[in-house]
This record gives sequence, C-alpha cells and structure tokens, in this order.
Amino acid sequence: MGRAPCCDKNNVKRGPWSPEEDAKLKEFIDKYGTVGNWIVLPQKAGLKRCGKSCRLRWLNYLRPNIKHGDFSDEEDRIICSLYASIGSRWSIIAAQLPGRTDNDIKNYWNTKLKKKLMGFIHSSSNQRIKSPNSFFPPTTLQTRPSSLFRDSYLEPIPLLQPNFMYNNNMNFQLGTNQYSYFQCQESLMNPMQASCSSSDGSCNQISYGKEIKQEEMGQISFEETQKFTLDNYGNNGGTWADHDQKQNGYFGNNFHSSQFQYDNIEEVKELISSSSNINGCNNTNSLLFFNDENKTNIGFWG
DNA sequence: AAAAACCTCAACCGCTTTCTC
DNA sequence: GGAGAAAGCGGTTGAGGTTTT
Repeated sequence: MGRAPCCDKNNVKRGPWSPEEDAKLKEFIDKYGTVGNWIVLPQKAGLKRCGKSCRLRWLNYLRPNIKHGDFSDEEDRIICSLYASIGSRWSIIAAQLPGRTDNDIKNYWNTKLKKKLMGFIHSSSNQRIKSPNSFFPPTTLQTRPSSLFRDSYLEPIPLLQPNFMYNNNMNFQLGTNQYSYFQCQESLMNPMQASCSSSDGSCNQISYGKEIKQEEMGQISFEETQKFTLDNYGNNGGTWADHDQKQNGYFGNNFHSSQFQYDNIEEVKELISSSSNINGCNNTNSLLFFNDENKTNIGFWG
C-alpha cells in the first residue's frame, strides 16, 4: 500500500507547459496569489495540472526576477563553497543566489560545475600550485560571465571561503550550547578510518569515530594537527544548526562538513581516490580548496 | 547526410518536514 | 500530542537539442 497520490494522474496534464498554460497560471497568481493552497489552485485557475506541477512551474520559471542563463564567477564560488560546506542542500544554496532556483543550481552543478572541478583536480596532479593566494576570491563582487569553463587549471577557480573555514583546529567550536556535540576521530592521523553511520550503507555523511561532548574536548590533544588538521562538525538535535545559522547566515538543519589539510597534492589525490569507498560507503565526491599557507584544504561530501 | 552519442534542463517522483486541526 | 494534509526538497528521468562519428 503506497502513499496516496497528490492528484488524480489520469485527469491531469503532464509534460512541458504550453505558453497558454503559463499565461493562465501567471495571470491567476498575479491576481489572487497562490491562495494558500497549491492543490486547489489549478482548479481555480482553470488548469488541468497537478498542484505540485503548478508550484514547480511558478517557482522555477514564472515567478518574477528569475534569472536564467550563465552563472557568474561569484555565483560559481558561492555554489562551490556552499556545496563543500553543506552538500546538496540546494534550497539553502539557492537562498544565497537571488534569482536562482534550487533546480537551476542543481542542474548547473550536476552538468557543468562538478565536471569542471573534477577535471581541475585531475589535471592538477602534475603541477604544484604556484600562488595559493590567487585562489581566493577577488575583492570585487562585480558580476561577470563565468570564466570557469574557459580557463585552464593554471588559473584555478577562486573559491569563496565560508566563515567556518577560517576556524581551523580547535577554533571550530563555534557552538556554546552545552548540548551541542561534535564528532571527533579517535585516530586523528588516519581520517580514512571514518565510518558510516547509516544502517543501509547509503550514508551521505562521514562520521569520524565516537561522539564527544563539547565540554570534554579540552582533554583531547590536537598538537599533531599542526600540519594536518581535521575540522569536522556535526549537529545533534538541531542545536548546531541553530548556532551555525546565526553564525554563518546560511546553514540550515543537519549542517555537516569535514575538511582536511594537506601540503602535498599527491596525498590529496590519494585521499580522493580512497574516499570513493570508505567502509562500504559511497563517498564519491570531493572538492579542493587552497589556503594561504600553501596547504591544500579538501572538503568532502557524500 | 544519417546515426549515434552526448548534453541540458524542465518536470516528475516520492520522501521528509511543516502546518493545521 | 497525534494524525492527516500540504509544502518543501533533492534525486532522477527523459525529451529535445547539439555534437561527434
């Protein structure tokens, strides 16, 4: 017994929207708004469409100030940074890019941005990064057509560093709530011993050892992390998320990220290839960052 | 010129979260 | 607090367009 369908599929039109349907929907919403209920809207608007379909059409295409077309460098950086930080939380990412929809960003990431970044990682293997500072975003926020797909890896993508990325080592204890938890690897020098917490093996988060209450953290030595630092947050019960949202402005629930620092591109490459299967988990994605100490920061997502 | 391969993106599906009663 | 409905969300699909062979 499955879930009841949201509408009678036999009596609704599916597939691409015609200009007439677009006009009908737009005219109705301009006049009456969404009437607080997408399910009844198509009926009132005289459309033979599912409410969900109307909502999607409006949000992704018809609503005012929707931006279509090329993404700017600035938008690329924001997407990359946020993806590395929070993963595929497209709605949160879209909230940082006025005029862009989550669907748009998702498509853009899946079809272009991801490939370019992976290409960059692979092509970087024989070349040491010359000027790490060049990877930081320019001070100007001027919007211009994206050069991401024109430039070779010698002019890498300048990635925006989310606030938390500056909080290496112990400074990442942003939360003050005593009920907050973070996850800490017991064997810090071998992050690849990470485990999967999902019972079905389809985890989308990497877990690093046992959970440790924040107040216990003072007992843990991080001396050996001067060169290699682990930065890993988790949230439990939403408290982290609440804090992060206040702290960084854009992190929603279940914010979870991890970063490592390496000073050797080969280590990073190895890490990327080995991270594709960690303890049976499919952690297939990774992303490079660079900081101003000539280290390579790497962010993971599942 | 035709077929095959590849790419893009709008739309759908179904699960999760939020809201309302 | 619980149940049901609606909205929100992210993964996936597939039609149509473009490029390559």
